[in-house]
Amino acid sequence: MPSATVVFAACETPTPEPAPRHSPGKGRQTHAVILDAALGLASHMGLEGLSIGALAELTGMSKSGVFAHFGSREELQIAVVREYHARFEAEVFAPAMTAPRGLPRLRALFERWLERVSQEIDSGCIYISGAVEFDDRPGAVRDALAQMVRAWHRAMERAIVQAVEQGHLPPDTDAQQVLFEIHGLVLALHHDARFLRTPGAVDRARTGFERILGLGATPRQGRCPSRPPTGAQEDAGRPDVFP
Amino acid sequence: MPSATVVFAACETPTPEPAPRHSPGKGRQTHAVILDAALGLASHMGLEGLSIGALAELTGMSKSGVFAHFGSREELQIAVVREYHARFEAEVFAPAMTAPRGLPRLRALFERWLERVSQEIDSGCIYISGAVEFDDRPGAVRDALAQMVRAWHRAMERAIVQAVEQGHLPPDTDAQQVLFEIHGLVLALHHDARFLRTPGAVDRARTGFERILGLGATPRQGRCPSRPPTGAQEDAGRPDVFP
DNA sequence: CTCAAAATAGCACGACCGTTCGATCTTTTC
DNA sequence: GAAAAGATCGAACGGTCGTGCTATTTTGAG
Repeated sequence: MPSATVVFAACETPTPEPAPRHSPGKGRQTHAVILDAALGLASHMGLEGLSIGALAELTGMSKSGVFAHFGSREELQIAVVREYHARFEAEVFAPAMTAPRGLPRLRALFERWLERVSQEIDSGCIYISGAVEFDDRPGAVRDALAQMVRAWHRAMERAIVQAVEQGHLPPDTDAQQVLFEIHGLVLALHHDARFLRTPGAVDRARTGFERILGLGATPRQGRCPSRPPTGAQEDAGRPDVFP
Repeated sequence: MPSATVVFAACETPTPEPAPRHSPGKGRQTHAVILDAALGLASHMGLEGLSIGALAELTGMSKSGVFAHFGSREELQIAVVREYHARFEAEVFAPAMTAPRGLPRLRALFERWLERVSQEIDSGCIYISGAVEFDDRPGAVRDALAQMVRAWHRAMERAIVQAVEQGHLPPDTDAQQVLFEIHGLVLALHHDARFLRTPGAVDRARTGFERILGLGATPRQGRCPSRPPTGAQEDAGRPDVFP
């Protein structure tokens, strides 16, 4: 049974499971438990780092018990991707859709996206880590991943177009270009916050967002106000070195 | 012997190898051969996908023969990171430094960065894939990686500051914010070009770059004055679905 | 309660992994 | 050319991996 917002998930497989026959309660239940653990594990170790053994130990089951729920490791990975997609829809897409069309909704989508990516708890966006892991590895996992990332991008682009239609953005706006740059902000945030552990990355992303929309509260303000505009001032003492 | 531009590499280890004693020619040579193969392999499979067995088969050596050149797998990974750093310096940083300070140099740095990331041949930026692989995995590899990424970011930020000093950018420019957004463009390019295989991503990055610098060839200028003009205009025909 | 069906455990297999160790070959030095 | 030092190999170990196979337990319907 699809969620209230039928919108996001269920892309190609109309009914992956052949419809709950009889009333096999227990099966689905542990299936969900395993999937939940798998999602947490994949968030930390990546989809490639997902191992059935670790999953078994984490859920207190036997390896074969876990394995039986998914025909193969690949199908487990795909199930994780789909589950992540569903949660992404429920926690990012769906709530933002309650905001009025146009800029408010676009802003809501972006803001929730930021939270999703920057939250350290249960960490790691699988869309992002998966894209890096599978950009050179063709297969079903990559296909599923790409399909859902594309779906999300389409949703964002739609919100941008609607903002143009509502007159909130200039009519000559290139929606795909805006999407590209906004996506870049999220990726940079993911990088700086998770890898470099730089503080303040979320605000950087927000600032960039406002500037992209042209509502820029002066993109770069403050900070080093009076840099001696004296053309001289050769900082010759500092060589152009890298490290 | 460091390269002509001593600038980039050799950050913490003044002399990792205890200086070439005597004249151990052969060792260094195959060491370089292995490292070269390892770099290619890591570019495709990631640093975690780097295996000594695959490396041995690729170089026609025995596993233990390969292993002997690096005390452990971790040191092999670190050596790969360092080698990538050296090449990055030689192919991105050093050539761009010949451009005059300010905007020309910043542009050269960015342009070469783009080429480095978007080239499909010998693929994959290890800085980017490594950041995702090791953002949750503390250790020496992560430290080495972070150190060199930070060095590169410092170099970029320095170029931005110089562009401000030269008067090529407004004096109130927030260099770190500009760096953040430019980095985002590169990450988005890497994502779209390598994972989604979207054409035209390089041009998107270039367009974004010009706009960030405020010299925008105006993808969308205009400034949206009118907020919600007409609340109506329900395009109800197209539902707000995700897939 | 009975009994079929579903769910799970236990075990073993083959493959690959990083690593160790001792034996061989090659290079360098004297 | 002999000897020392360095480079490479081959085989093996303990480990984890995904995946089958066969029992055994648990579940749910009648």
